[in-house]
Amino acid sequence: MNVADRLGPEDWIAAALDVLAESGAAAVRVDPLAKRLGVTRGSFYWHFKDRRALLDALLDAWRGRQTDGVIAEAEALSAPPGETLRALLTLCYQDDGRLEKAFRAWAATDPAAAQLIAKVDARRVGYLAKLLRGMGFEKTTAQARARIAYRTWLGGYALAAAPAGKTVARDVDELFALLTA
Amino acid sequence: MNVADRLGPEDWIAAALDVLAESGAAAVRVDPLAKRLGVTRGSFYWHFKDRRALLDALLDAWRGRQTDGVIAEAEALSAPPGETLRALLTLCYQDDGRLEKAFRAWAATDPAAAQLIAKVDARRVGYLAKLLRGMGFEKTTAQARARIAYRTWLGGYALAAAPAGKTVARDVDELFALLTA
DNA sequence: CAATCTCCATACACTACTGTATGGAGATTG
DNA sequence: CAATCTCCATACAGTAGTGTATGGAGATTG
Repeated sequence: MNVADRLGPEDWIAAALDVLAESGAAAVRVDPLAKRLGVTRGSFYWHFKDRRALLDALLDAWRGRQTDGVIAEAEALSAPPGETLRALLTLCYQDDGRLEKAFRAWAATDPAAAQLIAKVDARRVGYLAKLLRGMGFEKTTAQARARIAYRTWLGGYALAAAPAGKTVARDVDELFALLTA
Repeated sequence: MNVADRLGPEDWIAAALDVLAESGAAAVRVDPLAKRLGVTRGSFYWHFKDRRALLDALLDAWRGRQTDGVIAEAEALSAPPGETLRALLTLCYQDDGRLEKAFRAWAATDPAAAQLIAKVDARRVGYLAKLLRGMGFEKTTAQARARIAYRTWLGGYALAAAPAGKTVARDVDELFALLTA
């Protein structure tokens, strides 16, 4: 076997993230992944201690993406809070959220996933509240509206049937109007 | 064995719903359920064709609860739309939503569950929109706000860390104010 | 009280994984 | 070019479940 064809942990993680998005965390199994990658489990247990180590690596990978993710992108605009919020909303509602959805479904039964997601939630709600405060809202009002905005976004992923593009645009407008009223 | 100790399908469904709420659909397995109920799998395969039949029965049970559920309770008030909406919100946010959460996590990977939940969603959003229209909002506005309200509620269950009671009350107030503005 | 019916236990065959132990091919280094 | 190191294959043992086939105990009915 050519050395270029050899696998690293990243390859396993990438494949596992695909499976996670498609079929959920329960489907992230060593044997099927090995077949998918065209190798045997011998490879896997060289790179990872066990299946749980892979799952933890998935959480870590997601944590990384969240750290330099949408918030950084919005901050890079260095626009006034109102515009930043508007841009942030449209950005967020563009993502198909398959991974986000899969991670949250996973967190419903996995404590480690739940713990990570709780941190991510707090960080994102905090940023929303900061924006709203920058727009002149009182602290408690800003926080309440930030939670509402965040939950509205999340709720979209909880829906079984993903809304169509036009409906989404309509709702983003309405939501922005309500939040900044 | 006394005949009173014998099990019916309902007993299996009830136990399965417990497990579903606690540990997710993946944990709803025949063998562990049998041990939990103090019988063997022989009992299960008498009442159900296979595991999938039990899962479908769970969906049906949930459909039943949703049909004569919160909406009926709110309608029984026969109050003006505004009051009904207010009561409906506080009612909904009281439920701990463990089952709701479990079903949605399940729907992320199970098409049958997703299909059922999509119907339930449509029905509930429709009722919200009806209330808002009764309050004098235009059709499109009412629908957009209904979707926002519903998604906000759902988003709460997507959160890994369930919010505390006081925060919830604060958010319900704020949400109601925003929706009826 | 015999026949039947309901419900469950037992035993079996099977599937789909997890994790370990070992050896070996191919690249890399001294 | 020998020694070593990386990565993977193979083989094995074990676990946790699914579904089936069969028989039997207890209640129910005629």
